[in-house]
Amino acid sequence: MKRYPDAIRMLVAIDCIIFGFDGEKIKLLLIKRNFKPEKGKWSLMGGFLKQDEDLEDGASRILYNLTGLKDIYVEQIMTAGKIDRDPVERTISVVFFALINIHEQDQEAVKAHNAHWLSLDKKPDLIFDHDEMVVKALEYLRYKAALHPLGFELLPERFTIPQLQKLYEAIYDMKLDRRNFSRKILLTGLLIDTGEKDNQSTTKKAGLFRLDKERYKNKFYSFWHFMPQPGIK
Amino acid sequence: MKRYPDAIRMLVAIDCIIFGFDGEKIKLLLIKRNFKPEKGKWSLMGGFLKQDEDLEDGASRILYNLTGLKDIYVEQIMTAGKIDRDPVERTISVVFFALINIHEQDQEAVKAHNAHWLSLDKKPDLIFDHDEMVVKALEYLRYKAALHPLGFELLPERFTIPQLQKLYEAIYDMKLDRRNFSRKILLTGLLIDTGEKDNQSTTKKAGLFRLDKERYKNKFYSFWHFMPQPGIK
DNA sequence: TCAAAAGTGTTCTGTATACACCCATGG
DNA sequence: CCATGGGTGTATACAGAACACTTTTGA
Repeated sequence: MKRYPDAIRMLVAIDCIIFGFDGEKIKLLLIKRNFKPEKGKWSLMGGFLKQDEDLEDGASRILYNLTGLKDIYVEQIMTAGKIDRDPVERTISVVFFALINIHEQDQEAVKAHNAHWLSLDKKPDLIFDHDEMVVKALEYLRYKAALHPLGFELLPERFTIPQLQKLYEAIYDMKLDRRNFSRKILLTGLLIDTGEKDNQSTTKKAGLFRLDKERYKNKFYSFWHFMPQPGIK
Repeated sequence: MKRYPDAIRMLVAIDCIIFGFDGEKIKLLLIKRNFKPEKGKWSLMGGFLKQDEDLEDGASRILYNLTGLKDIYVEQIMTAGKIDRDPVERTISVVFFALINIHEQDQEAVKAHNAHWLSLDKKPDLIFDHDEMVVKALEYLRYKAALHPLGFELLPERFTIPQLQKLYEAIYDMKLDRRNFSRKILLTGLLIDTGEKDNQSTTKKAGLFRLDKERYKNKFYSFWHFMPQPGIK
């Protein structure tokens, strides 16, 4: 193999910010490290890129090992490259953003990695520059969810409109008007009424909907103006 | 220095997509390579990340070497990591997106690198995965310019509203209504009327404006709804 | 029968769009 | 004096926001 003689080689890590939704709050899947370095502290789930794998495949591998899930919504959001970000050795980290349905995870696998779902307001300090990554990821989630219908990735296959509303309220940490939300979301044409009712609730049962996956793909890039944008002058 | 024993080290490259605007079309600054590998072919400007520099500093270094400019608008947009993307050796490439005022560049430096400004429709095929990077960068430019006022980075300090309109028309490859454009852009409050007139034009002279830099910073994230979005249902 | 949550409708207002008219300049 | 391009104004339609009333359910 020919080589570039003068250039420096370094480690390439992959770190994953994994968002979930428990019906009330946005949660992060974090690792309580029982390995070195920084044993005992909290971090994102990560690993090193292998010689024979693409970046996206590396992220999928890491997510699969942790959650037992394939076909997760994953997106690359940034690459961190500060000189001393990993004190052990110069390491570039490619950061991925994943949305998973919190109820579909493989409990065993998650437990085996000593991983825990923590809500954002209870997030402990993380190692290295992982806190910055979480901030970026949250910004990104808000930015993207306002323009594209990716919230569905966090919900079960069948869900009610009030559930969906709670999700958006959690993402943006704001209250939304029930009636306007419902009208807007139905007007997108992305929801299919299953005709069934939610039997969890103790009062009036809300209708269960599912995502129209074909339309979802086609409309993914035409979801603009979804969130209200109060106070923008 | 302690080390992670099992992980693989690899090269980290930086590639820059450099956009400019000549008053009519969006242009790309590309290199006709007079060095190996792929000598004689076209590529993006790039280089390897050094042991003692941050990613952003690396990008700035590369851009400075090529254009003689500092304080350019630069943003990291993606990281390419396909196994065989560089046939010489496994290399990760962090891609940066730069907007420069085409008239402020250091002509000498550009010439010395055998770099040329080519408009998008005349772009030759580029080496490796650089074509994909350009596609991503253009998507990103369109995405971002619709939401944030970054077009100004491509114009001289003082510019006319018709110039600015031509810029947006070039970015989105569409015609805009003169009157609505002018009203909208003035309503943002980002433009300051210098009182001067453009003396380039042969007919009625357009007023010269400059950017209100303070407001620009504050309003950077509240520029939503700027571009018309025809046909979105 | 009552409280809590879900479903539906209406009004108002602001903003985007389409379009018409007038003004300045140089050939 | 006229063609070209720049500047300003107005009517209309549509979408978002605010808000009221009715229905369903289980306790």
